[in-house]
Amino acid sequence: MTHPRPPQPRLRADARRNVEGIRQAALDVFRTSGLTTPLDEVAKAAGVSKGTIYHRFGSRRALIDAVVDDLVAERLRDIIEAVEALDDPLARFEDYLLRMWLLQYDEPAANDVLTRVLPDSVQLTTLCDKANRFGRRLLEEAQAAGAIRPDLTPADLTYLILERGAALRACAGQSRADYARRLDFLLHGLRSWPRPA
Amino acid sequence: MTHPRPPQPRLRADARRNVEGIRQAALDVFRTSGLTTPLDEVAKAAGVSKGTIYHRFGSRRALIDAVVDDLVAERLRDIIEAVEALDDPLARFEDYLLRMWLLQYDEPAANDVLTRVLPDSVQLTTLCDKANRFGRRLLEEAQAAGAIRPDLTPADLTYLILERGAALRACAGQSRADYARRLDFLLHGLRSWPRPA
DNA sequence: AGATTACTTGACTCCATAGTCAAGAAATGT
DNA sequence: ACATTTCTTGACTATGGAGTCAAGTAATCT
Repeated sequence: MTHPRPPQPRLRADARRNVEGIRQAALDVFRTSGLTTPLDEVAKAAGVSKGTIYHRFGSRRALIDAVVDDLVAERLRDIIEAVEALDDPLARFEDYLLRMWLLQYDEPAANDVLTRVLPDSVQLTTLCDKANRFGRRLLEEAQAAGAIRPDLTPADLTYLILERGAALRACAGQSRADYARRLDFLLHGLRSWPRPA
Repeated sequence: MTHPRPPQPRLRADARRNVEGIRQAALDVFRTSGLTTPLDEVAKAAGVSKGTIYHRFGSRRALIDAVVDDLVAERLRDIIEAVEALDDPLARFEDYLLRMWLLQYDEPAANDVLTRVLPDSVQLTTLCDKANRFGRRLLEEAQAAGAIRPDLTPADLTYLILERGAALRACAGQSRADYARRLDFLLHGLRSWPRPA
């Protein structure tokens, strides 16, 4: 509850160093272990005490907000960009889902964001909404083209992502290849009915 | 670490009453809230102190073992029986999966058992293995009949159950109807390729 | 260099849950 | 009805993580 950083015109040198160090440490630690990692580990990685994190950032949530963009936003942008480059509505929709699901596998932190395993924050909500809206558009288009089952709803799409996150957290050990193979089953189930691969 | 009950020839009257009361309370509490509910709640429901539970049963795991059969075994037997009554291999396989998935929705405790969210115990392991073996048999038969994708492995089948458990725990609010509708997507994805409903 | 102010620290509180145990309560045997 | 034995209790310890704060340390200003 000290200074969440807006009023101070300039931090002292050591404080500036620490803010940066903590950000980097948080990036590292969260990237590899997800957003639920205890702050003590971030502190240790930054060579700083837990108290310092709280003084510099104010709360766990604020620290997450400070790194979530670097952690996830770019990945989402990449996905959107890659998908936009495709033409076929079915390919666009399936590629989108597949890339999201693989992102969830590859980056525990991204998974935590997409599945909201954490105190809500404006940043996070904005990110999720953005991805959601994009996905819904793709869904509509694929359905309009008759490629995806018409009874698949936008809410179902959200669930497909949420569930994957929970599934991943629960079944940790699976290889990426197995994981991807299983995703294929899921995609098949969403296609409009008789249609060659 | 007192007496896990085998040596004593006969408990005192109040102890016998309590054992039964605790079992009933555990059944109730676990049934509605899953096997991860704190033992204090079972104690409260039984009108007994937590210490008594430990004295009578020895550990959390032992208490679970003492009720898991009543909690789950019969449901599994029902499923197996209902499925055995069917003829078509595809119908058998899909009915089995669907019933398992709905059991997971209907009974949090059964879900906890099937997904092993708890200290391993012989009882539990036995139950899971039994269901697993049955499912694998159905899978083989459905694949032999050409009704289910040949690249679906027994391990995949296990994952389908495990994942559903995690998904359920994570996405609590969904209605049974929505849940069932989504299961249909999953089933579709497992079918051998061009085949009418 | 000394005074001032900003910053850091780690020991502390708080919460929730598993599991334990000495002391008191209650059933049983005679 | 009392001695004996069994049982119950609730306060206690332990664990692990979030968040706080008084006291000590170090940058900065003059």
